[in-house]
Amino acid sequence: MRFPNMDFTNLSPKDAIDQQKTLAQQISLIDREAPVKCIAGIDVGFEAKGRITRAAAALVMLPDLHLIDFAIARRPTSFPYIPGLLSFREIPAILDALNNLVYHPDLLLVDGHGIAHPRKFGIACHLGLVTDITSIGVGKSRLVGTSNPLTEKITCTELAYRGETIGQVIQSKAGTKPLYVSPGHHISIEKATTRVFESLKGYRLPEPIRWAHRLASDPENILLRALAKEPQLINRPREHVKRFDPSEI
DNA sequence: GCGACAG
DNA sequence: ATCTTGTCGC
Repeated sequence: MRFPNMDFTNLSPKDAIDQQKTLAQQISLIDREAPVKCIAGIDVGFEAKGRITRAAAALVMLPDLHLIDFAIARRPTSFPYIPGLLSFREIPAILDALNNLVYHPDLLLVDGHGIAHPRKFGIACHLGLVTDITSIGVGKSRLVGTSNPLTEKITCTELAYRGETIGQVIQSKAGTKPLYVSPGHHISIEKATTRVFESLKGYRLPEPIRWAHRLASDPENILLRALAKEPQLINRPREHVKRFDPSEI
């Protein structure tokens, strides 16, 4: 599948907020019946003092969560970091990365929030809507909402905002900071939490996101080159390894 | 007006 | 997010 190329260079923060308000109405929290086998982890990192945005997509297969495909993409950073407008900064590069994948994911696990957002339209919602792939937001810290403290017995609790439940706060691993799970698109809060729990493998972050995180924050392409040599990985993204050429700007 | 504020 | 070595704790 081919995902659209996007660019928010000339979009003002005000217009970005207007778009979120409009697009948020198209988000569905109804679970899709389609079976989920391939889960893609999505994350973004930065190079050259933030001038270059580097997105990574790592695809794992259930139920073993083994890596089967991956891709990265780099492009000039074209939107500032503004809390609440993260998707406009990271989505363009993410779509490039998704276009470099060999397989089509059934589900997207995004590093960042879904509806646990001021306008219920975090990056997971935006990405899910643009790709029409079921998506879940997995935040490492809180953007909005309140919740009761987690304990040894309580490993999951509601995240509330403006009188409604917008997600769940979960203890993905003992002794670590909790994770904030919220629906992106085509999934309920309950199912989203279940999906995140079944994507864990002993670490704080879900396996798909762990891989994506390592690939996105690997400026020297150490891991990338190592993976390119793995015969188990059918995908050989050699062309994806080439460094971004500044002269192409 | 004063804080809070994903990555 | 990124810049960065050692270091406190399970």
